[in-house]
Amino acid sequence: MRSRSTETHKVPVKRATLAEVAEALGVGKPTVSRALNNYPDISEETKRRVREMANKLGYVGSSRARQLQKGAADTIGLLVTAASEGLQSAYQSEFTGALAAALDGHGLDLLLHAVQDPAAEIETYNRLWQQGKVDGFVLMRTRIHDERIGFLMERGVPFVTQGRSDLSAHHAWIDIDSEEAFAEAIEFLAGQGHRRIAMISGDPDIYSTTLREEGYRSGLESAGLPFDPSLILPGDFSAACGRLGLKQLVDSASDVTAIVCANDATAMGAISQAHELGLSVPQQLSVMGYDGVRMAEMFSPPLTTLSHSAAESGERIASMIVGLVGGDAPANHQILLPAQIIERRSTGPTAKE
Amino acid sequence: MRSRSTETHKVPVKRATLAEVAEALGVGKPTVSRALNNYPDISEETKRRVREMANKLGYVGSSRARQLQKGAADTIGLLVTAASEGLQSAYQSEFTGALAAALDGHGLDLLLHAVQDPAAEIETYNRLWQQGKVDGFVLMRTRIHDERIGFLMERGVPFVTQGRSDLSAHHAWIDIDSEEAFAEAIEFLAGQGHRRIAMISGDPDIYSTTLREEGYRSGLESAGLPFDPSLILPGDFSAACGRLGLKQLVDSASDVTAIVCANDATAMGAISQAHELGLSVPQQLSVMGYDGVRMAEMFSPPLTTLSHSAAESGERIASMIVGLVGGDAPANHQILLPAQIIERRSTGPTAKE
DNA sequence: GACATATACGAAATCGATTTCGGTTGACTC
DNA sequence: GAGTCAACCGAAATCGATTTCGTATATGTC
Repeated sequence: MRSRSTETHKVPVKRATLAEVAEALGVGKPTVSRALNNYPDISEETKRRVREMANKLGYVGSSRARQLQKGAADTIGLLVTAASEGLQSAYQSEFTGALAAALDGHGLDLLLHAVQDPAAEIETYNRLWQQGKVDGFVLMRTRIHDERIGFLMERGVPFVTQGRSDLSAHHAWIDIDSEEAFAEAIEFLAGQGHRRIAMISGDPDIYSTTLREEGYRSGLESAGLPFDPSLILPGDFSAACGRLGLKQLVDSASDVTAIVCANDATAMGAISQAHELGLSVPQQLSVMGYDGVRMAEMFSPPLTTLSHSAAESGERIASMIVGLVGGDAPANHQILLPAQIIERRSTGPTAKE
Repeated sequence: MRSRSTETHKVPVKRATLAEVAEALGVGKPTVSRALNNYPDISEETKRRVREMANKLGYVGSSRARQLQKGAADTIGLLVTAASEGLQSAYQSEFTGALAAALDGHGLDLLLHAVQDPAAEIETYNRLWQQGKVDGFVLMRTRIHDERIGFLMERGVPFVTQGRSDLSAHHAWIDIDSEEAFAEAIEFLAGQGHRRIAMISGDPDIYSTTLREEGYRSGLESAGLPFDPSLILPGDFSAACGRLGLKQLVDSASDVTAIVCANDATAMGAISQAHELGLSVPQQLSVMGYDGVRMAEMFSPPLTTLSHSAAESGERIASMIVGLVGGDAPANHQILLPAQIIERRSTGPTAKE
């Protein structure tokens, strides 16, 4: 039981309603509504008066009522899985912030939902949609076979994915050309004289992971270097797997002089482990990341990475989702963005021992 | 005019309505509504039938209609300023994720809004509230004189701040006892033999910054060390200011052997700079952070920091906001949580040169 | 001056769930 | 057998904005 506190903390500031504005002006509700929405069949003079009064009364239409009538929520949903990193990941959170900002530009809000139980994920998408709390979704970390995609497509729910999938021909997506990026990374390292280049990969379920490995392979080829499957270590985009991967590489006494990592977090983990093992970066080992998160620049050594702009992805996705909600065909909204090498100090020619 | 694409991408999956469930069952709408909401004046048998049919029809009530009638949005707003870090900050994003997860546990959703123009911040709070899109707010990064607080208090809007303010006696807040934490940090460092300990502080507008400096000072006192104002360098919670601060410290040829930073990002920046200047951490310089973000563990060297749980803060805030929306007095919801030292490898006894 | 045509606005219906206020039905009492 | 009291359920009002449909003045036409 909570005790009514002595202080009056709940001032009943009733929000002004459209009906009140109408009455104050002596006109009908439809007039106010149409005036505020700038309909052509309302005289300029009336519009002016309505706007004035609305302003004076501090009227801000109830989005609840509007949504009910119009059938739109002006909100986009974004689900993060609490378990697997979620907003823990630097890139994911940079992207989320950028997305929220971009959506704002289109008058949309972002509904962020953290799903605890992975099993309830689909259920949550369904609920949010059925309830009408969102007009569409943005999906992060697309998996190769992503049940979310099929589910949403079946129901005709607007959505755009960050990353492709096996169904990407039929839905809207934005993606970074990570295949090309990794190929370039390898060529870059090869150009610095590295002959044995390992890769600490990402979560194998994620579509992009296969692309990155593909890029690694074709980069090796262009550089005329042999492909050694044992040099691709499994990972999951975490810093922890970076540490582990590096340990394995060292333990196996391989002659690797450079490592490309599936993302910046993994690269940081690898470098951290390298330092602990007494390896200096980049003198004895070059390490490269992917994503270009802010923190990469502040790492020690500052991380060479394949950078792409979270802000741009956010902007693009915002425009896309607006189009989709408006009825556009998903297939018309597919964008592949490039990543570029930002050379900092975690890579360099190997100083032969 | 957009052209109707050839493929039918928009299956008109109409969401089932309460009226449909009622009709399918041959009962009235109120019966369905009350059955689903488990009112006592509906027979068990009827409830069962209703639930069954609702399930069969895949009925999920429209939250729009429900909200309009009940006057609640079941949503909490969180605004981040795109300009000043926002979700860029590791701690902020960890906290945001935790908050979203915790709110979910209470059946609430999180509306994330990125405000671009700081001048429009208050306006956004107002709009979100007036529109009825949210039932309350969570404020991050509380400033000493925070106009948001006054604004929301005046209107009786439920909110809880993460961090205290000059009005914190009258609103709900949760905070980390950073004063105590910094005092302990100093004593910890002093215990390792450090005599000259600097601090790279945070944004001076933030309330917590003054507390941290206060703690630094009192820690010095307990350790019997003199307080030298020139050893407190200004900052803004960024890694960049960590770099800058360290540079200044070195340039001024001070005999500082340890530095406490306002947060982990600043500490990482400082260490990164130290490395560049050829200073080894912790052999020549000990650096300590604050917040205990995940990445701190993966930094090189792994960061000694004052850790507190974003998850716990999130949980607590979620409970608080639920209480407030339910009508609790804000003054009954004020919690101070402790931080604890996590000793890793960025600190240690100085190796005298 | 009668008739068509805009122009500007309003009454009432609508969105979908909840609430209010009764109305049935059946059991139970005396 | 009339009266009382629960237990259950439904018609209609409600939340606040938008839309539909129509009407009342101007304006223009011949």
